[in-house]
Amino acid sequence: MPGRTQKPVDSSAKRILADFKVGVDNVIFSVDTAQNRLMVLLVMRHEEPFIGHWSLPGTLVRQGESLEDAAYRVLSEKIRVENLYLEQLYTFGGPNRDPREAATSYGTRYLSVSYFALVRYAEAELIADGVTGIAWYPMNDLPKLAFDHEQILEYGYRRLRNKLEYSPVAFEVLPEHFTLNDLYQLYATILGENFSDYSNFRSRLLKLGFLTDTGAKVSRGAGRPASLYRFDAEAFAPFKNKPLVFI
Amino acid sequence: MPGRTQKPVDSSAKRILADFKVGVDNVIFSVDTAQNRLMVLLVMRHEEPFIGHWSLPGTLVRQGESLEDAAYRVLSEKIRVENLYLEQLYTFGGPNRDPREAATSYGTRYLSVSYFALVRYAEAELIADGVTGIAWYPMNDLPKLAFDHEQILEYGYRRLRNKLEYSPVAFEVLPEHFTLNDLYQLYATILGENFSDYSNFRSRLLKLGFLTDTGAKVSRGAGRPASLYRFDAEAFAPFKNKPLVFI
DNA sequence: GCAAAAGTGTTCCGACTACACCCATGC
DNA sequence: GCATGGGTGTAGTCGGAACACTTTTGC
Repeated sequence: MPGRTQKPVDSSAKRILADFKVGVDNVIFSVDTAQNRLMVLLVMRHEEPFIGHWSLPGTLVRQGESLEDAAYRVLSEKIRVENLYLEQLYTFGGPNRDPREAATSYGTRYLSVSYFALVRYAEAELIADGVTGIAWYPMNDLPKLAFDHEQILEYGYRRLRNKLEYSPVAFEVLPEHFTLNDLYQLYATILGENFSDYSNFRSRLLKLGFLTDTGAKVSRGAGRPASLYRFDAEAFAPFKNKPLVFI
Repeated sequence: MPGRTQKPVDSSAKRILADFKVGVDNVIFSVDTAQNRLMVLLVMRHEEPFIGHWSLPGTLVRQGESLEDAAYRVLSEKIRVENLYLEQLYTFGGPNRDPREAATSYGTRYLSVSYFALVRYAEAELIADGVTGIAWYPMNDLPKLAFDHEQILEYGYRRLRNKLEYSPVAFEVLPEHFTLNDLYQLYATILGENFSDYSNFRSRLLKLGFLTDTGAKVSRGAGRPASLYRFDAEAFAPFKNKPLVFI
């Protein structure tokens, strides 16, 4: 989104307002903790345009429905999840981004408001309705997508990484109690292996004081059992809006 | 934009799609360097709804016009500027945010895509068309605004401060050649007086190496003349996407 | 000379890096 | 015991904060 200098304006131009339908497209991320892979939810299109292509799950906004409600509706039609994080991403609205416009030249425009979500992989039960193809794809092995969805996904991925660095989204997606290693793995799979040394990550986070040791331990195979921690939202409050708390 | 848990879905509900008109509202900032004040451009409304109220300059999107084009059009109708920075902010689209909807219940919805701009105050010549009231208001002394424009403005203000910290927007708005004090004042008026010590700000930025001394000096009243610097976009390249370069 | 503004240097201290090392468990 | 993963400690280094100091101008 660079700056640019001003365009001349043709003030005598057509002044007819465009009519819009508004769509909502969701970039839904999840982390497969078993295999340490970042996943994104895709659905197979069964209608024109782009029939047979994978796309981001989306819908058109209905009467009386807010944008955010529409975003939640798409989610709840595709997966059953308890915990999630959702926020608006960006609005793509140039003419001719949707082939349905071309058919009816200067008819209805299709505008897409994209949302970005992060859900718990283990809990996210896909709703297979028998007809719709729907699947988690690992971010490093994606199919071709419909419309401009590759661009939207790229945008969402960037946002995810940023969010992770300076806001506590991770805890929306971790279970209530988690080990510091769980937290570390989550960061590592999203940001890449070499974002930080494990023991430094540990001490930095513990020093901040918004992770409380529950006292409980959990043993995973061999090795010393790990302490289970809990995110303390109140203790985190002073860090809101402070940049780069987590990295 | 916090996370929340899922809503139940009434799948038998009305499935009629909403029809939209799409508006673009601009949050246009500028810095009055003479008085060190952050300014925002407002226009007086001469039509219902909210007649007689100040509002952000906006327009409805026309046929064949992209969102960004519409944003540029609003700008160019209100001010004549050479240099500016523009980027999309957020899309507000709940039902009932515009009183025009209520009149025609379940008729056309009004959705607002907001854009955020930063322009040079000295060069920004307001286009007084004799009818429309249009004025720069200092951010610390604002009138009541129409619609949900206070919310949009607040959002834009937050984005401005963030942008300033990790991207070189400042140089889009400074003249080609500027003193380090000019740069410092710009940061100080937007971020608040106590964001950094002047001499530390100096040495930090100079060490980064993307400000080149042009050799020319400029004298402003008493005191030692200041060197004029130039922003070197190429030398800045490695810092792109690196957070917190400027603070 | 003196005030004012620009520009340089120095000291202190906290934070981050990169490790080495100790601890508790399964087998 | 020993491999495995959890957890603690430390020496070195870098960079920012605070502030003293020098330089160059106008008057």
